[in-house]
Amino acid sequence: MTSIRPRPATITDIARQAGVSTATVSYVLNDAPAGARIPEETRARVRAIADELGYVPHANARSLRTGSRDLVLYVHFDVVHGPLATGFLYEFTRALRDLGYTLMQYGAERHRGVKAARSWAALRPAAVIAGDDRLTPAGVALLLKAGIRVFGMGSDPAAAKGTGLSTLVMDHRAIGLAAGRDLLERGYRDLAVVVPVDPPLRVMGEGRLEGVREAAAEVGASVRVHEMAYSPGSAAGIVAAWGEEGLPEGVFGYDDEFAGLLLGALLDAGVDVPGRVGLMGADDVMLCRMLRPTLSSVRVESESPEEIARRVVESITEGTEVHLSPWSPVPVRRQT
Amino acid sequence: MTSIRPRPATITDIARQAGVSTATVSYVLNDAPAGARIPEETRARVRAIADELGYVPHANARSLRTGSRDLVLYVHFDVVHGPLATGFLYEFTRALRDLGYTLMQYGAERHRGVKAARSWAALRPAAVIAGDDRLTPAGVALLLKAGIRVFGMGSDPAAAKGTGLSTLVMDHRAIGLAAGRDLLERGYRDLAVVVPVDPPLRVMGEGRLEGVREAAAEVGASVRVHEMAYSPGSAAGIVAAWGEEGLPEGVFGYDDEFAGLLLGALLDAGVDVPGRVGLMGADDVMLCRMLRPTLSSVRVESESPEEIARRVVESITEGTEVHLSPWSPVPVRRQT
DNA sequence: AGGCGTTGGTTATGCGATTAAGCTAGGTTA
DNA sequence: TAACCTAGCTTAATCGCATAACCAACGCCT
Repeated sequence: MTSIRPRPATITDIARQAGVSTATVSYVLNDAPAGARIPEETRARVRAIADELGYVPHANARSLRTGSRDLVLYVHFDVVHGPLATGFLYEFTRALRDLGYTLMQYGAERHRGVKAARSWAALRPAAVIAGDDRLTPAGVALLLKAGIRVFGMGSDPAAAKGTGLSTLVMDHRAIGLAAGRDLLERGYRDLAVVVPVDPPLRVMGEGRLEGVREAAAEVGASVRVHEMAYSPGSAAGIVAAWGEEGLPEGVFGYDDEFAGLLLGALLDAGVDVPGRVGLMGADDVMLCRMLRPTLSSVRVESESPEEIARRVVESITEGTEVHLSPWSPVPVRRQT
Repeated sequence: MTSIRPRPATITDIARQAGVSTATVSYVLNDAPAGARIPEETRARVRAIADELGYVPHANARSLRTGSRDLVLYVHFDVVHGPLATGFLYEFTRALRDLGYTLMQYGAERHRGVKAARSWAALRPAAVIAGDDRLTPAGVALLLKAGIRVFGMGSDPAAAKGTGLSTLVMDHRAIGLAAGRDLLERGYRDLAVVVPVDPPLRVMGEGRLEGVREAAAEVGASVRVHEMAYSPGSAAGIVAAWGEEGLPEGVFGYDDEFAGLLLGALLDAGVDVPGRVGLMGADDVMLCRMLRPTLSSVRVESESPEEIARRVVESITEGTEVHLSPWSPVPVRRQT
């Protein structure tokens, strides 16, 4: 238990011990073609020493020398991810890795705009994927100027077109549309939609609302809107309001969790679900299958993460702007 | 829309444009004390050019030169995190940042043991925090040899003591103990405990089971054990088995999600919960408050993330082994 | 004997930054 | 007038690694 802090071994250490130059060590350890002219005997000796010292190449030093960038930075929303997003992220990480890139997640950034952009740019990633709540035009410009591709999650692809900002978004309007149509098919004409108050979620909620409105317009149904916080109390408040103004026939609860809270509040109020009120969530997480009565949902299926990774990498290598929206909504009816 | 891939500006670029040496630029941009001898006029010129070029220092180059390491690597379990873990991670990230460290999350590592350790070590982090399912003694040894502190999540602190491996664990035995005692206080003497089959979860499940057994032994109650997958079908299977062998009085469902699935299956089978069977989860996530009937739970409260960050940093700077178990269980009874 | 090819390496350079140690021109002091 | 400051820089080394270019020694051929 020596108290001297160990320093990682370097090729210089290996070279010294093996009695060769650092160049030779580098050639051997990288199986470099030029190193074909190093006899097996020397190679073995170098490798043995590297092994003994526990040598691991210094990724930063290497990429500084070669100028290569293989880091993709994923900056978390300031919102706790659902299992859907987390699962996608895992597979996406794997897919990127197979293409030679390393995806790192960076959470809870305190800054936004130029300040945040500077802290990301310091890491010299090949690309940054961040929520649009973290991005400002000036921040995006800074990153692009440094040759870093930027993907906005939640940014409007139409608005981004031509600015250099790429997008990787979920089409919330389409989700709302699918949910709305499903409720309308069940015969409901008096709909209610919940929109989260929490800022990062609100934007998505408004997109989903827009989709429901579009569906309702097709058949001339009405849509009420309620703001809701992610808490049982807020759900109870909305149900209480419905007590005053009359219950809606069909409710789209933004996602499964908000819908789940509404379900609890409805049951507490003695409302028959789905007999009196049909309730629909979105994301189709395991949660839906726990609730009794069950919850209908809109499952969001994503294109293969491999395909998305491929297109992101293409954008990096070509330096081009791409707009990806790899999720498509599939209604899952569990209520009759 | 030039198609030339832009390269980030360097201090050399700035120096050239400002007509000074790179040393001067470095002094100016770092407000170095030795740079006190650079007149405001020159400083302003350098800063203006840096700004115009969108200069951002190259973190890797800097840390290569200074030898400093400020990266803390958090390697995800191969399991989707619950909101509890995610929320903790956010605050922990912030706290570490305030202490000058950057926490990066790295997910879906395909390797384990030495192979994984090598890929982490290449990044020259100050510390690695990883699930014990990713760590082997050889891998830990490699990291320690490179001066990288290693924190095992889930590793047994008693076994780790003296090996150099630090631990950051949840005391699952204590959670089981709290759950068991709560159920026993309600008068139940015939208990059932669910253990997840999924390998990373199984270990935690067994720890929780041990705690329940300890509580049961105190009063001479019986404990049945059931393996369960995270699926409605598996839950239904267990409830069906109870149909054969008789219902238990109290059930500890490992966590809220497994307990939620069990609740659904019990209701489907027409079992009165909590009248006939008392059910308890753990983690006290929002889910508990959606379910009807409600679920009792064991909330796991963590010490302030700031305090944990402080102790992790202390371990890094001192090079010492620490054992942290900053979560304590608090039963939350929602069933009567 | 001189030229050539091959083997088995070495030397030198640079990636972007930091930083200790100089160096020069002008002014001040003895 | 020589010695000494001081301001305002610059030079050069270095971190760990990759890689193009070079070179010494040897054997072989002509």
